[in-house]
Amino acid sequence: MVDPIRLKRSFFNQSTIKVARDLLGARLVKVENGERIGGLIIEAEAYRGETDLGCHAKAGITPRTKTMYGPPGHAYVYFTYGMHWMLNFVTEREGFPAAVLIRGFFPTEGIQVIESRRGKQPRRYWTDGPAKLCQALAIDSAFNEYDLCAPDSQLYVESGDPIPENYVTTGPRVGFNNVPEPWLSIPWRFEVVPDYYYKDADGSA
DNA sequence: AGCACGATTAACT
DNA sequence: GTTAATCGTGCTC
Repeated sequence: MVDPIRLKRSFFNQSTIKVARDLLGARLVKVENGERIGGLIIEAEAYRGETDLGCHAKAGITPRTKTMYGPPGHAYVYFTYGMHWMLNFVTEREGFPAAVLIRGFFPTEGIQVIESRRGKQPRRYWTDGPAKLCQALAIDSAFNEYDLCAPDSQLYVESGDPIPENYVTTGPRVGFNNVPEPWLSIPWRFEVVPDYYYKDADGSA
């Protein structure tokens, strides 16, 4: 276990697919009033370019998508289904729209805060979805375009123990309704096997 | 100005 | 397995 290092902009300025894969096992941290809240990333998806018809950037630059065209290492936060926020990290060079959707993490810090926001559900289900983890971390539009790599950033990612290849599953991105092939099935979803961190069915360990 | 739909979730049958 | 909740976004008229 090496000492954690905050991921730099150069990490996010790589192939979106590689960033999504390598974010598994990394530590997502939000600081609230000096307290660290977060955990280890267990699921992520890559969205890459205007040609990716599953990516919002298929519409080109719009008020919503302009964040993805900005520099890497910033948050892209958007609202959907009339009630849910989604957290993404902008990747690749400025001018090229791409991002990684964070779909789940295993809580390790700020458990009491997370429980106060997600405690109606069993622990196993506190942060196992993209909208759930935004609830747990109280992330909303205020964090759109937020710089994860600024020296004083209160939302960032730290390096973690890498996940061995045999504990990672890949597959199609989820939640699409009207997305054509090959984008519907392209395996740009990465997930750590369910029992890698969670030891009990209810997530208590 | 109006419309269809969504990178989801929780509560039902 | 099915469905309501709930509103910003992007597209069409």
